Amino acid sequence: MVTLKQIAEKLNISITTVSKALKDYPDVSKKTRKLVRETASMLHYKPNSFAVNLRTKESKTIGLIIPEIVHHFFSSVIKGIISQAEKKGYLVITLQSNESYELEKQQIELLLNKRVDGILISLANGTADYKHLTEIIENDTPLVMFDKIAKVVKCSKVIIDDRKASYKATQYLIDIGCKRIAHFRGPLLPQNSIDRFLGYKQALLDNHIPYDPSLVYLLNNMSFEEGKFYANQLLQDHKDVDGIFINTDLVAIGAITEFNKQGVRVPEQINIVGFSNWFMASVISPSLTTINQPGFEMGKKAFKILYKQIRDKKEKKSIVYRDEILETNLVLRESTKNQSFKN
Amino acid sequence: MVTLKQIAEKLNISITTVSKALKDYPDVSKKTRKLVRETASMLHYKPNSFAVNLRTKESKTIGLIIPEIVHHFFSSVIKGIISQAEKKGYLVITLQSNESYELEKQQIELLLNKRVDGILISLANGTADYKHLTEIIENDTPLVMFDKIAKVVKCSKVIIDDRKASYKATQYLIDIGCKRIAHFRGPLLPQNSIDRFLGYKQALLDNHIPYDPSLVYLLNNMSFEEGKFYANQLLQDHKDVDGIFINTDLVAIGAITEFNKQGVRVPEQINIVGFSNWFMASVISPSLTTINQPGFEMGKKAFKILYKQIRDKKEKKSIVYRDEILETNLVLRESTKNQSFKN
DNA sequence: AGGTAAATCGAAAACGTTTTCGATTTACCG
DNA sequence: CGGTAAATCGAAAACGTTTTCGATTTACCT
Repeated sequence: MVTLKQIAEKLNISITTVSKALKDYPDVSKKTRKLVRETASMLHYKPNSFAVNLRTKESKTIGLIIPEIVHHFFSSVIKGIISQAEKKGYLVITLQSNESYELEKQQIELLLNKRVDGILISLANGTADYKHLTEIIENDTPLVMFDKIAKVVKCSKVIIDDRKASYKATQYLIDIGCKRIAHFRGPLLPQNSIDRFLGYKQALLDNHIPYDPSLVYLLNNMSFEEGKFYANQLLQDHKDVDGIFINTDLVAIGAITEFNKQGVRVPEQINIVGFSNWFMASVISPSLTTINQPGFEMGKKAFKILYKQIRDKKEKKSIVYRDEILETNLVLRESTKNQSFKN
Repeated sequence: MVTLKQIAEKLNISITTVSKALKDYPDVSKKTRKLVRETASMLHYKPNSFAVNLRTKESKTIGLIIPEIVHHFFSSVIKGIISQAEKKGYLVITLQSNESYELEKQQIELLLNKRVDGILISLANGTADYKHLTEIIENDTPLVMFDKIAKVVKCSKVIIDDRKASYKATQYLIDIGCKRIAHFRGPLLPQNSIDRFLGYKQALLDNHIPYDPSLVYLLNNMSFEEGKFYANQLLQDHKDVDGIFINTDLVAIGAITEFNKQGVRVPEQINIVGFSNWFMASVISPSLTTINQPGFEMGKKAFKILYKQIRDKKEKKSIVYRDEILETNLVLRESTKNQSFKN
């Protein structure tokens, strides 16, 4: 491996001058600059990033922790982050918490030890304690949370307005004439499923439809199987339901599958709206009306904010926390009897 | 940030001893070892990884390049790699080539400059020139290719036997009585689509079914839309086709969608076998018979081999290249009229 | 006490870069 | 030619760790 020293010796000049020449310092003559440049590229010189890191105290690397990689939404986010990071010369180390608080904690430790320049995180469902997150901030490492966030932690966040989105979804079901609208909600903890539930409830109230808790089903792992199970359950509990707002597309697809199997016609008998707009939603039959959740954009935005914070920190500016709320929209498909849709 | 020096000063001993105590060197007394340990954890000492990297010339980090992150198979592979790497104390930097040769090249350069300890790569479809890959090897950086590989490059590889798998798929179509079997194949370049085509052809020949080139459709981007398009095309070209072996599930699902739309009944009129066993395949209606491609295992295996090479390199053992071939199996579902299946 | 072996410690170099600050050289002008 | 300013260079410290190798201390035995 060729070093500055070797170039310096070859040219009979000092290491300092070589370094400066390669970094366009003003106090090196055009002639030597050119000379250094040429021999450097001749010898295929590559700066030793380990040494650079040590000296500059930054690694141009950020850490990313997500609950689950094999997941359409999250992999879109990852793609957004990586693409944006690459533009700014940053690399990203990805870790998966597997929805486990313990793992999440360990991984933060790992990243902090690696001294990444910043951390992006979407929380595990089980995370209720935030000490590991405040530790990041105390460590003076820039932090941005996205999608599954903890409101109480003082840092920048990129989210969608879950409440507004689910309000919109529920309102649409009402608009097309549904009177008894059920909701398959997610676990109690993550903010998302809380907000989505609240949006659903608010829409009912605003339209003078009585809120009936027995129409709300609480799912735990949001799986295809759970979708099937609770679809069946719903049929037994409530014969009169004519619409369901379902927290996640995967669950919705499970439900549709079950309804198909049992001969319940969607959307004629039951209208269904999902959430996330996975690719799958457009491909299932009947295709699924759903809320589009912009994963790629969220990833890009999250990195951009993190990048700004990294820069600000370097320039010793005070950092201001930002909450970025991304727009969602309702994608109309076959699982609802679509009439004129008023936004 | 607390350093060895600070611990040393606090204890009035040398940096050397502190370092040794923390790394369990035999030449430090139990007493001082304990003392050092305690004050280190009291001060929350974390070794500066930049300095460690510089000194040890390794970063415990590997690079990963894949064509596309938002992709069920590849995200499974990533998950396998990351989970296995974590067990061995390695972090992984992920990059996406976007199926572009140029990007792939740049990204290899990036990783080499970062001095990652090893590189895992699945090639872009367009990659036909392998100089950037041999550069990795000349750089003495361990390299393992997986899934989309270049046979000619001298390094370890983890793949499935595409030819055998597609032979199996085609044979099954024959076994259930198909006489005119079409094939939707992938682009000309990547080894996978070549091998899958060859397996298809071989199965026909072995069963004395004439090979008809007009039954083979060459797709370019393997999309849902292409699946629909060529399904329609096939209906126009060949009324008598009773089975199709389709390179990728996504395309197969496009085809099924088109057949559903046109009232062509699957599997009664046309049997369909896909490839990859995306989650989607189990959820579409009719669900898709397909070849299961073990992404997670492939990721794990790829990392394991890379890890061994990294270790061997460190111990200055000579490295031997390995070709690992993972088993695939045919998953029977509704898109074929399933009778007894003989393996 | 003297001697030897074992146990314990520390000085110093090395990894390769960046950057400060002083030294030297060159250019220029009166 | 003397002097000053500008241009150009380099010595050296610093980043924080690991590891070699020699020095010192302790323990033990005769």
